[in-house]
Order: sequence, then structure tokens, then C-alpha cells
Amino acid sequence: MTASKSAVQYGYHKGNLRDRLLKTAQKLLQNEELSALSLRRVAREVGVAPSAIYNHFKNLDELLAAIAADGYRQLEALERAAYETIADPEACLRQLTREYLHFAARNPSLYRLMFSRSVLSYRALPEVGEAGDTSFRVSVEWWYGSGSYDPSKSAIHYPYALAVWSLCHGAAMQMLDGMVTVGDTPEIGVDALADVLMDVCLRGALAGAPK
Amino acid sequence: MTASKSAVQYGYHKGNLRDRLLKTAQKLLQNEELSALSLRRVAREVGVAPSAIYNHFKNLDELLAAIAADGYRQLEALERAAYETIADPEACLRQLTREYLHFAARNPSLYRLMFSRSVLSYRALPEVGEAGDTSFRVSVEWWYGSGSYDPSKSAIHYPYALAVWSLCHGAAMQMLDGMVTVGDTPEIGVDALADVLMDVCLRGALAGAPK
DNA sequence: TGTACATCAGTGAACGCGCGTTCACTGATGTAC
DNA sequence: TGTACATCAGTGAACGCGCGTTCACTGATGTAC
Repeated sequence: MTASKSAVQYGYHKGNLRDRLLKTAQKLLQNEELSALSLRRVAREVGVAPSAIYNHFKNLDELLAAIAADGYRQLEALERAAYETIADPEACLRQLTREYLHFAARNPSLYRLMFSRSVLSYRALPEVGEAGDTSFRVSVEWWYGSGSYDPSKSAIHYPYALAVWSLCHGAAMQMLDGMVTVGDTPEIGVDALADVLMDVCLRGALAGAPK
Repeated sequence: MTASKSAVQYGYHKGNLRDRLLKTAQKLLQNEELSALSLRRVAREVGVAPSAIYNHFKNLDELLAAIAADGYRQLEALERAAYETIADPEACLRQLTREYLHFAARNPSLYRLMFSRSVLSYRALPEVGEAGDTSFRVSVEWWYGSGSYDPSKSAIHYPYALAVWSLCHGAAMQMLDGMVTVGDTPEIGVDALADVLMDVCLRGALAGAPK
């Protein structure tokens, strides 16, 4: 205890640097734009020499991938909670969409990172591999199966799952880019947006629309 | 003529630099990633001093906005052609979607630029103002009106137009990020993807999906 | 229980890079007389 | 038709910046005897 305290004092073996880097990076992303995120910046924020990071990550790309992977895990947790709580497939999908949009709204820079080119090109990493679409894929298939999930039909439904996720991702991006309030239209709340998305998705754009 | 030739030789008054900058930038974007695009790089590619650019654009952001605006105009032209050629609203929307995805596939870096944060934050510029969603907005409303466009209903249908555009934008981004071929699913062609998107959009995900 | 030593996880200086932007300048052009 | 001069649209050197990465180093820790 005392020994480790003096270590901290002298700046050696601060312990758990990897975790602290990831936590700090995420806090940073909550307050700043994605462009503010850099290896040096994270090091500065943690109070450590930039070179120290190389003891824990091969390079910048690996650090970014790890940060993004953390985000995937959070998103997955939210979605898993919906699965396990809501039995009705449609209600579940609606809730999922709401959670998804809220997550993006709450963590705009993290969301951008998670679906940025540099991170997605790291799909070799198992953490990054499945990215955000897995859950939606499962969800749509689950929905097609009316509450059950049949992996053997996965490939068949894939394009539809892709479409559902496209809808959500596209809407999330628009939100983050501030395009949802474009023109003189009154602002649309996140929940309301999610509902419209799912109306369109489940019944088509004609069915739910005002005439 | 002779005078202007010697001017070219000496590197002064090369004429039409603004146009050449935009053209060169677009060619650059066809061959490289968006991150390769910089003020200095464009200058180098044109064969001009970086500072020369400041005679035609206030700063980097204005150059980027102008390049993106060029892209918007191309996209609009494609879409206008569809409007004017195809009478049936549904067929028109389908064609629009195909053109849209093809445009993104053909100009990945330009597409990214057009919907990048830095450009979208320049919405004050009239060219950037309406961005890519205008046409979809009109299109969806036109579709609701079954072949006519009623501006007075614009606000009512806005969330639905937003959903349609979200679907296309999200799918385009997935394509560019190479997520369309995720896993072991066989690749989906651009046209096929567009059709699935519109199936979902027009009739809902249940109607068109294989059981 | 004490000592020698390998290993681990930091430091801090340095490297080279490309970037956006500024600035004093200069050659070519167009205009007034 | 020729000359003086303002203006336009370039040049090129320089600025400071933050970046990712490397490297020789060093202090703290854990282990073997």
C-alpha cells in the first residue's frame, strides 16, 4: 500500500493505466468533438507521457478500436435489456430503436467513432467485428420469427435487417448533424422520431402517414 | 493570346483557378480517401502555391463547402432527371433510390464530404443549405400526393421524408464502410439493395420479406 | 530476512510530418490620358 | 500609339501547431537464492 503510494507519487506504475485511458477517452468524447480525440490528448488528460500508451496499445488505431469496442458493449447491454424485458416482438423493436437513438444522442462523438472509417476498418478485432448491426440483425430475425430466433434463416433475412439498421443509423447521423430540425419544421423529439422510423419500417411509409 | 500564354509560363494569372481547384479536388476525391483532401494537397495537385487559394476562398472550410456544393448539384441533377422522366410516383422513388446509392458508390469520398460535419455546419451557405435531403423531401411528398407536390403539406410529411432519407443515407454509409458484406452473407448488388430498401420503405419490412 | 537482479511500466526528449494561414513581394494585365 | 500606373492574381518563405512514433533511460516491483 505504502509502496504503491510512493509509486504513484513518482509517476511509475500508476496501475490500471489501460482502463484509465479508456475511461478518460470516453469522458473526453462526452464533452468534445471526435476530432479532439488523439493519442497525445488522451495521454495529457490522464496525466501521463504519450509514450506510456504504447505499453498498452500497439498504436493509435488499436486505442481507438478499444474505445469504440467499449461503446459497442454499452450499446449491446442496452439492447439486451430490451430483449429480456419485452416479450412482444414489435414493442421490443420499437424500444430498441428508441434506446439506439438515445444512445447516439447521449454520446454523439463516441457514436461517430464507433462507426467511423478508421474503426470499422479494424473489423479484424473480434470486438469490432460485429459492430452495431449484430443486435439489429438478431432483432429483425427474431421479429420475423414472432418472438423466436432461427439462425438458419439469418442469411435470408439479412437484407431486411440491413434496411432496419440503415434506417436507424441514417436517422442517428442526421440527429447528430443537426439535420433533423432542417428548415422551419419544429423540432422532433428523439422518441417521436424513433416511432416514426418504426412506423415506416413496420408498416411502410404510406400506412402511418397523415394524408 | 500570346500574352496570356507567357502569363501561364510564368505562373501568373493562370485563369479560372477557382474552377480548376474544384475540378482537381473532385478528381482527387475519386482516387483517394476523404482524409487525403487538404488545402495544400489540392494546391499541389493543381500546381499552384497554397496561398493562391486564398484569392478565391476565404479559408479551407469555404473550399470544402464549395466542393461539396458541386456534389449536391450533381446529385440533384440525377434526381431531377428521374422526376422528369418517370411519371409513376413509386417507380420514381425506386429509381431515385437506385441513383442515390450509385452516386454514393461512385463517389465515396465526395459523398462522405457532402455529409461530413464540417460541411454541414456551413449550412449558412445557400449552396449547402438544403443539402441532400431536399430532393427526398419533395419526392416523398410528391409520392404522398400521388404524382403532385403540395408545398402546404410539407411540414406534415416531413418526418416521413426524413425516414426515407435516413434509410438511404444509412444504407449508403454502410456500403461505403463495407458493412454490406458483413459476415458470410454473399454480397448484395447496389440495385438489389435499393430495391430491398424501397420494399421496406413502401410496404413495411413484413410485407416483402421471405418467410 | 536480506540481497542481487530481471522485468515491468513509466519518463522525457527528439524526430519528421503535413497542416492552415499570413505576409511582403512581384509579374502580368487593363485603363486613363 | 505609347506611356504611367493601379489592380489583380499569383509566388515563396515563414509561422506555429499538434500529431504519431521511437528511443535510451530509470525508478519501482517481484523473484530467486
